[in-house]
Amino acid sequence: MESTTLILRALANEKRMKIMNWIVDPLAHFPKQIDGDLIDDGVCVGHITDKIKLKQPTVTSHMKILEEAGLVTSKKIKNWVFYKPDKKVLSKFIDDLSHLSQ
Amino acid sequence: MESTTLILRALANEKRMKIMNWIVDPLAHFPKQIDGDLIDDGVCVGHITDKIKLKQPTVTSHMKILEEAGLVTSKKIKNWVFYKPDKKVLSKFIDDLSHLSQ
DNA sequence: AACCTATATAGTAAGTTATCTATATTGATG
DNA sequence: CATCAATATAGATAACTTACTATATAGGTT
Repeated sequence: MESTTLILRALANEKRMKIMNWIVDPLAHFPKQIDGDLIDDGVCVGHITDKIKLKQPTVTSHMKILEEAGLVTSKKIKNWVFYKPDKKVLSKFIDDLSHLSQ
Repeated sequence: MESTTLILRALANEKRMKIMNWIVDPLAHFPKQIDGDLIDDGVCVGHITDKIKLKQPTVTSHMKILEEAGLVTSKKIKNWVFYKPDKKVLSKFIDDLSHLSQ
């Protein structure tokens, strides 16, 4: 599938969009973490699960969809997995879309 | 549903994205029409159907999804229906998205 | 009025998505 | 090494999406 379409499908879900909005500004939306820096490493699945009020496997599945679209990257530290946005992918995506309005 | 999500869902389909890309630059993608100006009135369902190679009811359904998302407006002339993009909605949408990459 | 043409609607089948529960895995720690 | 905590995987199900065919409707045109 085309990369823009993959991203659009990933974002075309209110729960995933919420998560993206949260993790692009993690300091504003999540508590400080003991392991894993909110900015440098990202936000752990547990915190996202608490905030979005879905079950953990459901969140894991949403995060995989965001990751497969390239919107986030993940890093494992101990037994946490931290997700953070890939701003480069995001800005290219928005750039690609913008021809529609010109 | 939130308006951004409605738009994302409408665009998260390769066929509809193709159609949008075509109708934002109709002169480049469609033949001149006898009734209905490509720019002022939009592109008729028949021309889109020919180009996308889907059946007419399928195209009508895709166009309704784009219209319900606010991405296009429609105008009936005789027994044609012409669709053209709503550039204002498109640019607001892109604007709303862009905070993700900042 | 009958007919033709463009689009709309109805109904359906196949595929995909979103969510859950139950369980497995992985890695740290007492 | 047994246990606990965090995440992953499997499997089920309900809802939604995409496409089709068949048919209806609406408006010109002969």
